[in-house]
Amino acid sequence: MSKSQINLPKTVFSMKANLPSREPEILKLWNSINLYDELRNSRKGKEKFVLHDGPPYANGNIHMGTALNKILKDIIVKFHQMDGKDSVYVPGWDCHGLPIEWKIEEQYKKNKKNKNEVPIVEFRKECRAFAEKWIGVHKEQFKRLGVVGDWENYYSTMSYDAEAQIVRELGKFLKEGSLYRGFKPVLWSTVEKTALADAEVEYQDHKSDTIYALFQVKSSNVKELKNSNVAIWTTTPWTIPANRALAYNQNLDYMLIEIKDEGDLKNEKIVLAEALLESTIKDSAIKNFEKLKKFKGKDFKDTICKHPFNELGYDYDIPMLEANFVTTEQGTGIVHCAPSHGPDDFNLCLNNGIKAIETVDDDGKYTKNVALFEGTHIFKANPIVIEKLKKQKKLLSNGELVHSYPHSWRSKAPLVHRATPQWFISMDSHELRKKALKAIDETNFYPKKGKERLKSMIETRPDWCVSRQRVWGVPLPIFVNKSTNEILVDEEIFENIAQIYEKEGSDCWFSDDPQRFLGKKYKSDNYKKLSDIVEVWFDSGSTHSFVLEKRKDLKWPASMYLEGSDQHRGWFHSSLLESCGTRGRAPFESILSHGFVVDGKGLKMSKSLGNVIAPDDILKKYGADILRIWVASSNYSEDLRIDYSILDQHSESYRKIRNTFRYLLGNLNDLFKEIDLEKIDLKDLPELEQFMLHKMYNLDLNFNKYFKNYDFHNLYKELLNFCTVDLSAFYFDIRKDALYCDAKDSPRRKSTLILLNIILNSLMKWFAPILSFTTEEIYQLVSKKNKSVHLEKFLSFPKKFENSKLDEKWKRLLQIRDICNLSIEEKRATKEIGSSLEAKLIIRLKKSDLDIVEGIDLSELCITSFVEIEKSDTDDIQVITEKADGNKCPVCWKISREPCERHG
RNA sequence: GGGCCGGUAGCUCAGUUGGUUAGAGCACACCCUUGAUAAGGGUGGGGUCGAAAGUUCGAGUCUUUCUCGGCCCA
Repeated sequence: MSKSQINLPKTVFSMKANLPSREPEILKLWNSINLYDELRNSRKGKEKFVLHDGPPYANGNIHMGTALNKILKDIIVKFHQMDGKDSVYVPGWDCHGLPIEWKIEEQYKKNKKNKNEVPIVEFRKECRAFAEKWIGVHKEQFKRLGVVGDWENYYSTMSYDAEAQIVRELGKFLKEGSLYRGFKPVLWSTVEKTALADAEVEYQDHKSDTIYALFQVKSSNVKELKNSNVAIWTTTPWTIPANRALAYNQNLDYMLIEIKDEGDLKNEKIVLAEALLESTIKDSAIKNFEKLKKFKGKDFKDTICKHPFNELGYDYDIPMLEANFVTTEQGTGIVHCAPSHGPDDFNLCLNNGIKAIETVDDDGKYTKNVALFEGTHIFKANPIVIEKLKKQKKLLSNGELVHSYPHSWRSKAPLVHRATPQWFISMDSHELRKKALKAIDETNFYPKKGKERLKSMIETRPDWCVSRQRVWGVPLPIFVNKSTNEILVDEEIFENIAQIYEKEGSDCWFSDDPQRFLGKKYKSDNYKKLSDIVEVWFDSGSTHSFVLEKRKDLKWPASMYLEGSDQHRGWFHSSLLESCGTRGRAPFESILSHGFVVDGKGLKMSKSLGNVIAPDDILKKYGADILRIWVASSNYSEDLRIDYSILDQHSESYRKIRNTFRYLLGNLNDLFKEIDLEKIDLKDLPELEQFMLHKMYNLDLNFNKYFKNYDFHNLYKELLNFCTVDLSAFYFDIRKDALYCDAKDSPRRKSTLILLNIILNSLMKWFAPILSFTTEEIYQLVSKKNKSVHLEKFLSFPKKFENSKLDEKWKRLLQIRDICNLSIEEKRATKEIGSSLEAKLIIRLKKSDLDIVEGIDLSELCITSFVEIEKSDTDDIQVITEKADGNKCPVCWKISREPCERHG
């Protein structure tokens, strides 16, 4: 009779999640109902939230960082959608650039094809196809993570309309006059024959030749310096032929010494910083010398030297110039300056009227501007320079040094600074820097520290070099007048080019008659067409113009840009500059930046450490919802740790959450009923239910607070604690008796069911942005209202649920309950009782507590068979546990001397 | 090498303007339950708050140095 009388939970919602196989089924569902379109339709005309996607590079499989980024975006987009907004997400890809060019060149090498024999247009077509292929791969990988977006209408920087708009954007800078032609040293790879973007440079140890070289003083205000030798130290001897100046620091102390050792340099006088005397003497193995005079750096003013190769035809003056970048860290305290081969050198010389010239060609060979060295490769020049210095008696010593040095990230070849004609956007000529700094101030940053980070970068960055000597990109739409050397600035022409690109893309720039772009207004014979392409950061920095502005479903500026913290120098940075230059403000209202994914110990993932986890591994073993929990529960403002033990922990939490839902569904027998919260009359509910509603009201407040601050790890913790502490260990445990053993129509049981419905409904929605798959599984089981849980809105809890008086009362009741548990545990330890229903409690309370307990069934609260309340004279709560005597009701298992009041 | 950020129980995280014995959940141990059952409940152990020095009546919180890690730059 007993089993048939009770209402045991029954549900088809399985305890085992089986996410790796279940999730793909849910993806099919979303696909079949056109979830993205449904989402848009459901919020037509509502306030828009636009998270503008920072385009990943269409190259290679996604890694944990990409997965983190996309999931975080998806969580935020879904939160806003469920908050009632039209929360639009259009994914995009960055397609142009060197890495893809390299991939294609690699393929050529494999097939023994020579890149130079392939027409540019054909080469570019292969790059395009390569990018397209990876967009396809990425798309599927991102969808598998549960990311919902407009996958059918994604954007890419290589689409024709994007290429056209990039031309228009450049036109704006050209028209304004802030895009100018400069001649600057850039980091150059002689292997790839190109200037490299910052992101393409790697620092590795490199063994360099070092020399201490001597520059004879020709004239000086310090008479003792006349005919002495200024000593310099450099790790790039090959730049000596390009030397045009020497730099000193006016605040340093310098020393004039005379060498007494036998040899070429006997009796030569040498000048160097006092602080570096010892190290120089040691490096140069000078045994005997005499200190002649000490003086200040500022005394160098107007000193003129001779080039060490003066006798070989380098007979120009080498002035000594003041520079604060000179330190006593290494060398001699005097720096040799080759304006064509170093940014500091370049700027110093420029300010002193010395222009950089082309000293080295694309291949790394000296040009005709460098006497004695023309045609020699710079990487083979060091021994020649050293030998010549020695012959001229201008070499103090030479050696080798292993130090950190820039290399190409692709070819791993060492890079050099080389002055080349490049195109720049000025930071200051039209107040771009000022505008950008103002825009930063007007932007919300999550976390706040991002603001300072971006600001300090903008404050100090040099002009933006936007030209690249490559082929896979948008061509710089520039014509230069052959006779006047003037840049052609004509909006009509830019628009003409843009319209051509819109129809057929930018390949034609390389293949078609230039006259086509110039139209009838100008004659192509008079103009030189540039063959440079635009650097890719300009491409992605312009996405706001061809995505946010152009698409009717979006808005400009975006509500949010969200990327890894490295993008303060990347996309955040370039987008800010592009937009401030063309539109005077940032293309975003807020920026959210997240840290990097590191391993369980906090170390970065690398193949050599063997600590790399691929998203696909996690999907196969755990499923996307576990990965999404990892994202939500981690504090993204710092680095995010991940390893299998961490994921195991999160799977445990997932099981707890899943079982919470299973309890709800089981007791509702999978029959969910939407409760109108406004219509609930609290007086009809037991206090326990009222207390739970109060708790949920507060939880909802916190939930909203955390969500508005994008504070997901606290939000998730709050939800998880609600499941474990408030539901599983408290409410569910207590109400099992009513649910199982009350008559089906008992008011208490009916009240409980109301609560279960409300809890299920809220939990499902609260968790939906995070547990996108699991909540959908539940929604499909219980609700027929919408096609998907993601089309739902968060519940709104009526203020009447708040009841701080009740809260206070029940907090005290919980304290009493805790003490009861302690007492029960004592008896359990002595084996006097097992289940708490075997216990009878005698609780002694002070007067105020007696009032609190009035009308409360403490045996229900403590899940015991009987409770006796006595008045206590002391303040503390005393509980005595005894074994309940009587008979055990076969239905509800309560022990009583009387027949069971419910089950006879 | 420089700049910025960070280091609180095994894990993920809280710790308000410096103020009692530093908290939560998970994990772990033990016990109970066998009507949420590859579930559920109870109790408990666990931290010299990265290290050292300093300021203070008092420091996880402030200062300095060091160390480890991450990002950016050179």
